[in-house]
Amino acid sequence: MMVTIDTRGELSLAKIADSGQTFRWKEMEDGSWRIPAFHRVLYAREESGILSLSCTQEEYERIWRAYFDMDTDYAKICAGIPREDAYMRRAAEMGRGIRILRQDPWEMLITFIISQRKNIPAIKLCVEKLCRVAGKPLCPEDTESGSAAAEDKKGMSAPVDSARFQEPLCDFPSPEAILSLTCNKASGIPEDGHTLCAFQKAGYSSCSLGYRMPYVRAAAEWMHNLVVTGNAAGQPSEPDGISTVPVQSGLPSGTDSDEVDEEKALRNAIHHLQALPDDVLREELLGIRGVGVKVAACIMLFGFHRTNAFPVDVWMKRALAEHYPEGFALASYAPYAGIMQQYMFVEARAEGRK
DNA sequence: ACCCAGGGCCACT
DNA sequence: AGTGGCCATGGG
Repeated sequence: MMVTIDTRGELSLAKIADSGQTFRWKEMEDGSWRIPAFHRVLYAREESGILSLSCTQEEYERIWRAYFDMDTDYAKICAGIPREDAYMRRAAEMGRGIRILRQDPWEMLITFIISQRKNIPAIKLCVEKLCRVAGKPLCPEDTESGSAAAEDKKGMSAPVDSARFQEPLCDFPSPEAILSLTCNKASGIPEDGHTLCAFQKAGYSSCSLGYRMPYVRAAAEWMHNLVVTGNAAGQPSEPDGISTVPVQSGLPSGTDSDEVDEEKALRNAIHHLQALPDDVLREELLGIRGVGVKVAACIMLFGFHRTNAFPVDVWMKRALAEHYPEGFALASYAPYAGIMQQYMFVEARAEGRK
């Protein structure tokens, strides 16, 4: 099963992977990208403008078409950059092929809480560790992916990543799975060798989350509460009949049907958030402990596809100071400021690497 | 050893 | 409303 799409140069897997919006993509030995998302694994390859995806046409239409944001015309958006803004036009040209993926909002919430004060390799390791400890195995070798998984199993060529990175691929954990996590080190419990926390049982010394551990937990509690009540924490329930899936109990009892119900309830809660206008959604996110202005903007942009959200991190601060010393006219790029931000971010990091 | 990383919280003005 | 110290971990 394979789907091929002519991207006309408007999609670059390598550039997307390097754009700091996704942290779980992995380039395989044969040049394909292993993409875990939405409880499955996709292998994607791109050669001379042709994108090949290891899925059926039906799965492409149902999942990956939206994931890759195929129905947004990036060339048209870039054509709207003011002609006098030479820097942005150049950044957009260099960044041609970058797209804003429509990733799972829940995964973006946790991932960008983790991201604070970490560099990108450290974020990748931390997220992967979290998935390995709390997520369910995804079994990529069972997918119809061809040579990539087979070659990965053999593992004959020199591994670029640590041995941990080669271990079985796992799904991003559910809110309930994260709530059930314990970490001795983050809790200040000394390692006595026999009371092992979830991470130690998996062979890690700690969760690597550091001071972010309570933030991740708070976010999982927030999301779990949203899933159970069908509404955001602290908000009165809506009288106007936004449909919510009733959940019998907040405690996961572990049966398969409960997990299916949880998944449905999570989808429903996320659907509720997706319906909120930008400013309301932003305030909701800012109410979560560990989510500030920048992380909220990342969740908005990468999780909720609010293309006008404009995350400013240390790279962006440098780029803005250097190229827009008189100030950045954010409003003149609406409603695509976030896409411009992505071009600037990639450009700034490329400059910094030299 | 040192500095930095897709920051946020809190106490202080 | 704005500012500075502090937070824990891993990479270069």
